[in-house]
Amino acid sequence: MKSVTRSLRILEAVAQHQPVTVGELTKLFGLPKSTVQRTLVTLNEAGWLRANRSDTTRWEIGARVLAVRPAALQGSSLFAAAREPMTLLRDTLNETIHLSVPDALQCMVVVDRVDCDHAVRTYHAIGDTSPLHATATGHAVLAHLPKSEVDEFTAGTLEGYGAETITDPAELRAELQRVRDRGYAVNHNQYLQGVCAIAAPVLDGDGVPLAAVAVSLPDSRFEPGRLAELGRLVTGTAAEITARHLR
Amino acid sequence: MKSVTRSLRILEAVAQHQPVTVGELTKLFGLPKSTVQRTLVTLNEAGWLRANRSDTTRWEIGARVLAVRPAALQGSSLFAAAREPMTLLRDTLNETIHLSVPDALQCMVVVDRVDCDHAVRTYHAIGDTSPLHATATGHAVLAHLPKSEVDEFTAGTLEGYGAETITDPAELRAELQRVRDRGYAVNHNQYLQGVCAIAAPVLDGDGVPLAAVAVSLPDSRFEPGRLAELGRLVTGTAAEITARHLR
DNA sequence: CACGGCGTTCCACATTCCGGCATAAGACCT
DNA sequence: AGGTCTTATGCCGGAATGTGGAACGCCGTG
Repeated sequence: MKSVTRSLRILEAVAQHQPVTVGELTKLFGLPKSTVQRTLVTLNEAGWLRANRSDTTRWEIGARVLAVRPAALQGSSLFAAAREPMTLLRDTLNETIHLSVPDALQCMVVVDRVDCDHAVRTYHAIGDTSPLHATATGHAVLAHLPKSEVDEFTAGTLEGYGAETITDPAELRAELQRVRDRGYAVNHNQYLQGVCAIAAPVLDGDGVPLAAVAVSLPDSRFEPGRLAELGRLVTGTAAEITARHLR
Repeated sequence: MKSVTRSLRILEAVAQHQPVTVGELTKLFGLPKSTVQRTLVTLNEAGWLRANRSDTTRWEIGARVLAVRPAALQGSSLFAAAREPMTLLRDTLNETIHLSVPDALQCMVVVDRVDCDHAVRTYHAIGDTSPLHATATGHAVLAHLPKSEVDEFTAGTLEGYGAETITDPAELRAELQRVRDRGYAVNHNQYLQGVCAIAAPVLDGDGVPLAAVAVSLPDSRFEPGRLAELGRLVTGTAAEITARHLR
């Protein structure tokens, strides 16, 4: 359904660039003005957009988006299962713990967070997105997907964010094998500089990855000698969430 | 754009009934199975839905909504304009302050909240919805809409939630006139029992209501003698937000 | 005053989506 | 086990639906 897909794309673009005009969106997508215009009007009538008439008509996201809440926020089984183990892990390490889920193989989205109380700490807001190929949570998820889906993913370009980012598909596949072998993924400066993260996947009954838990901390507090210990703890937490989720 | 409108309807239905099956949705909409199925697959590919395979395929809202959510809040100029005046009002009264916007004349949606520090307090999460005809914020908005839109709204049934709910269109119109006269709306047990709220509208340059600010407090702390004072403060806060928003 | 940029509207064409039908796979009762 | 009901998924011809080029009207500018 072409028009539906495009409408949602436009909706997301409005969210990113609001308040935005028709012209800006046509340039962004390279679509005819009339098509974009019609889409905006339709989304507006449906209540998902708001027209903001000051000088020229600018479009903003409507309140409807807030009313449609993902299962993650409504106490879905996964969310509920994760809260306690995450808090426990935070108490053990006093480092920030994140729960992220894959979004249609395009990015990881942070759905929950338990903070540490250090003055210096990493910060990712709930709803923040990050690339699959350059984060620990992304690797944890990719490592447990069937080969065909990983191939499909690596078919696209792997953007680089720094010297450490893995941009070569073959190298990524090798890294994913290491992740499977030791049970957890490690990210050091692949995406955000100065941040280190260790992540393990939460799987459903069939072994399909649903999410990943990660401990993330500033470079300055990361002791390489403790990596195995951290990995064991994170893997244990992920296993506990998986177990609670299945019941 | 029929298919787009329908897709969004289905998306909203999934949000309300998740996790839901294709069959349940076809019954809900009276549409052919194949149509609903195709729509679900498309929304899934776009990342707005997730398939949850346990016994039968059940559908849930996907993580994509989380990525768009922050934009719905922070992006709007209204949000920024409201934060400080709301905090000021909370400091003055030490009661919880809410900012709500109308969603396509169907409900009010809470977009921001500043908490008081009483042990006993009212609680509405960001994203919570409530009926227009049974809340102070709803009345504040309705009172400043053109007569034609109010008529359109009252054409539907006004559901009752308790003895105090106004379910008669004529009575509602009279109440809206009182709201206009004194500048603020009052709600006492019309929707949620034991809760009292006083609200005033935020208008745009043309007098169209964009939102409403409300102070809401438990019955036990509401002193009828202070109503005029509370009303004056809430109205003042709304006026301040309106002024800041216009600049 | 003419011009250019912008948002909005119109309309004929053909692409896209609709929805009936058929198949397949479980689930549940007998 | 066998049979029946419900549910999920795939297919395909026809027609409604969405497409996008072009024209319109509005405003600020040179």
